Amino acid sequence: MFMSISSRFAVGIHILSLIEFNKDGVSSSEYLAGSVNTNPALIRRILGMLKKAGLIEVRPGIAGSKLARSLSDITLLDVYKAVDVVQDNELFSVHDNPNPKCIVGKNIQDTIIPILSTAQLALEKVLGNVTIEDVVKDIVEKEERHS
Amino acid sequence: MFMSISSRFAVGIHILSLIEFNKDGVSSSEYLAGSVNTNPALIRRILGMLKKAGLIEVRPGIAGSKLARSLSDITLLDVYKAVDVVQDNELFSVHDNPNPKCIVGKNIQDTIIPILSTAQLALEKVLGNVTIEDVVKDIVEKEERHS
DNA sequence: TTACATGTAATCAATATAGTTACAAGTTTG
DNA sequence: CAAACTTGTAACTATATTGATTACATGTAA
Repeated sequence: MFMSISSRFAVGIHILSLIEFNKDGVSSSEYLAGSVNTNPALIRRILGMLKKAGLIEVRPGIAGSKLARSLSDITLLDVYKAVDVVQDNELFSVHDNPNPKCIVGKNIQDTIIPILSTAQLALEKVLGNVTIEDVVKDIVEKEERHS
Repeated sequence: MFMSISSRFAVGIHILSLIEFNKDGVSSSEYLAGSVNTNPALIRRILGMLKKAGLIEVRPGIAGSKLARSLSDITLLDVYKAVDVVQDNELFSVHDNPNPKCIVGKNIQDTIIPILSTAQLALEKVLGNVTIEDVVKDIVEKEERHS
């Protein structure tokens, strides 16, 4: 019915959390793919994005990824920006070329773009207030509750 | 680079504002399309959604649409929901079938879905606080400033 | 040098968007 | 009534993104 924000974001969170849980082991792309349940190449693409954003350390030929920052210093907003799911100020698309001869057509973009931007920023602010540490702690809690 | 929220939303806002500005005239789909700068059939599809949501009144065969509520009683959230750009709780997609044998795979969905939902609701709250009346007033202001 | 891992390009099926054509059904007017 | 016009929709197209997958070059280590 509509196209939502790419699951690369959710997968990115999954990957970072799992690297933490497996910090004493080797988190190869194949290992991570096994938990996410997808293809190692897809995982490597996302790892590349996380690396480029400075969230993890990976090196060609060397198996495994490590977090490049402390858990509490990686927010979901960092991940969201890293995996390129949404561009700044472009979550909403606005029709272009409205008729400039019409008062509405002439002004609609300038009127709604700041509003849509505010909405997007509100969303991003929520993501900025949650860290991977919070996610990891919640997973631990849920796991304890189920056992 | 990525797929953003459909411009149906922006077009819906445009349409409702224009119906207001043209309240003494006849806002046919052709007239509205001229301002949005697109096809009348596309406009009629969106008008159908706005009608179904109770935001406007249109009748087969009779030219023109009218607002079904007062300006200050139509929020951008109403429009956003009317034109079906995003489903409840599904702005973000989450990968399915993560591996249940892994502590992260087993719990990741339950952990992040509420967070993503909170972010989506924060966005929607902003939209709920802006009415078509605000948009219309802002257009009038901008127009006066430019003349 | 063999085995294995990462990095990345290329391809594919499925699906959403925006635009468009076409036409049935309803309404008004001449 | 008939002509002209409008809405309501279905169907189709081109374009673009997603997620998955294959393939392979490059890098590392036993």
